[in-house]
Amino acid sequence: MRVLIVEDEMELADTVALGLRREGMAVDVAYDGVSGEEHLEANAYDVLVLDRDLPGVSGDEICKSLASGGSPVRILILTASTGIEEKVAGLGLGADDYLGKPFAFIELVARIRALARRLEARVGPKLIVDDVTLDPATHQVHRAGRPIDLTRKEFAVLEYLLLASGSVVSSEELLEHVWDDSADPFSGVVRVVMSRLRQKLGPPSVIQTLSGVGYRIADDR
Amino acid sequence: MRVLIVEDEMELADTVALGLRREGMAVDVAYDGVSGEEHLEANAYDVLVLDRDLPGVSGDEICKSLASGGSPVRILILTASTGIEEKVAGLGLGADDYLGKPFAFIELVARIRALARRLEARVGPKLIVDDVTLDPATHQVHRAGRPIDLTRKEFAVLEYLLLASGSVVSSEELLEHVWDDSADPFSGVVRVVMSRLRQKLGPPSVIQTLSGVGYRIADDR
DNA sequence: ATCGCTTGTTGCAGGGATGTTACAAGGCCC
DNA sequence: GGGCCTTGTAACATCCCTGCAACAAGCGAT
Repeated sequence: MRVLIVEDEMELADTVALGLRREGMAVDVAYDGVSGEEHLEANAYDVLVLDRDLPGVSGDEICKSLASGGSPVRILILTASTGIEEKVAGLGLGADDYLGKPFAFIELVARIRALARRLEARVGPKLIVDDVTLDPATHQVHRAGRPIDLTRKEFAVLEYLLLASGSVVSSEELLEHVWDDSADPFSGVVRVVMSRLRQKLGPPSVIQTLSGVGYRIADDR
Repeated sequence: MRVLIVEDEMELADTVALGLRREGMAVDVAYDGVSGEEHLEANAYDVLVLDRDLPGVSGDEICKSLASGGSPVRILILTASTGIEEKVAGLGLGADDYLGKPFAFIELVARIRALARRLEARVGPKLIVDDVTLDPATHQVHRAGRPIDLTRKEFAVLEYLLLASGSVVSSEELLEHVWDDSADPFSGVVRVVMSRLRQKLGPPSVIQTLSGVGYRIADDR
C-alpha cells in the first residue's frame, strides 16, 4: 500500500511516516503543499494523509483539485480544528475521512487500512481470460478494465464459455445448459446471442467460431 | 443493516427492536435460543444481539456454533453479569463485543454500528460517490452540497447501494439486507423505494438499473 | 467459380421486468 | 384522539430483453 503524507509539522510527519512504515506501508512525506502536489503527480498513491492547515498551497485546494480531477486517491484529512462544521466542510471538499489532532496512532492506521480496503472493489472469485473478467457474484464483466453491461442470457453464455476454459462448446451444449426446456433447437438463438455478445465485447474478438463444431474462448494470443 | 435480537425478556427485546428500527435498521426478534437459531439459518444478518442467559439453548452455545461454523455474523453479547472475567470469557467464545445490563440505548446503537462498520470495511463518517454524500451517523444525505431528506428505508437502501461501491445489487439482496422477515418477496417495494429515491436525488441519475439483474450506483467518471 | 450449408446481422413483436402514481394502513408525535 | 409522515399494495404505463424470421455473408467442396 502506497501512502503520501503532506504535513508541515516535520516532527509529526516523520513520526507518523515511521509508524506507518513499521506497519508495512510504503510511505512518502512532503512538508508543504507544492511538494505534495509534485509527489501526487509523479506517483500513484492509494491513500493521501493531508494536513488541512498548510503553508503555501492549502490542503483544501489540493483536496478540491484531486476530487475534480477524478483521482482515485483516497484522502484522509488531518486538522487541529475538530468542530463538526469543520468536519462537514472538509468532507464536502471530497475527502473520504477526517481525523482531528491530537489522534491515537492506532486509529490513524485503522482508518488508512479501511480506506485502502474500500478502494478495492468488492471482489469475488472471478473468471479471467486475457483481458476479460467475469464476476459471477456481482454479475459484472470487464474488458480491459472497462465495465460491460450484459443481459442475463448474454452473461450466462459468456460464463459458460469461460468455464469451458478454451475448449469448444457446441450450440447444442449451450442450448442444453444455458436455455431451458422451452428452447427451440432449430432456432438460431445462439447465433443471435453470440452476435450481440461480440458486439458488446468489441474487438479484438474473444469468441472464436469453429465451423460445424462450435464456439470457444480465444486463449492464445 | 439487518439485525437479530435473541433475548428472553420480551419487554426488553421489543423496546430495543423498536429503537433500532427507529434508527433505520431491519430488526427481527427471537425470544429463545431455538427460535434464534432458526432465524440465523433462514436469514443473512449483519449483527446478532445475543442475551447470554437464555432458557433452552444458551447464548454461549449459539455463539460457539456460529464461530466454529465460520459465520460472518458479528455478535454482541448482552448480559447481567458485568465482571471483567465474564467479559473475557464471552469474547473467548467468539463474540465481537460485550455489553452489561443495564446499558444506555445510545451505547448499544453505537456498538452495533461499530460492528457493522467493521463487517463492511467502512470507515469514517461519510460515504461519498460523485456528488452524493451519506453520513450514517447523522442520517444526512447531500447531493451537490444540498441536503436531501430521506426516510429511514430510503436511507438504508441508498446506504446499501453505496457500500456495494458500484457492484450490482439485486432486489432479492436488498430485501434480504434492508428489510426484515415481514417483507413480501413478491411485492414491488424495492421498485417503489427506488422510484422515490431517484425522485429525491434528482438528475443526473445516480442509480442505474440493469434489467433482470439489479441496481447499482453509477460509477462512471 | 458455383453451389450448398453454416454462421452473422438486423428489424420486429410479444411478454416479462421495471417505473410511476394513487391510495390505504399503520406508526409516531403532540 | 387527530394529523402528519412513512411504508407497502395495487393498478397501470413503460421499457427492454428475448427469440423469431428474413436476409446477408462466410466457408468448404466439387
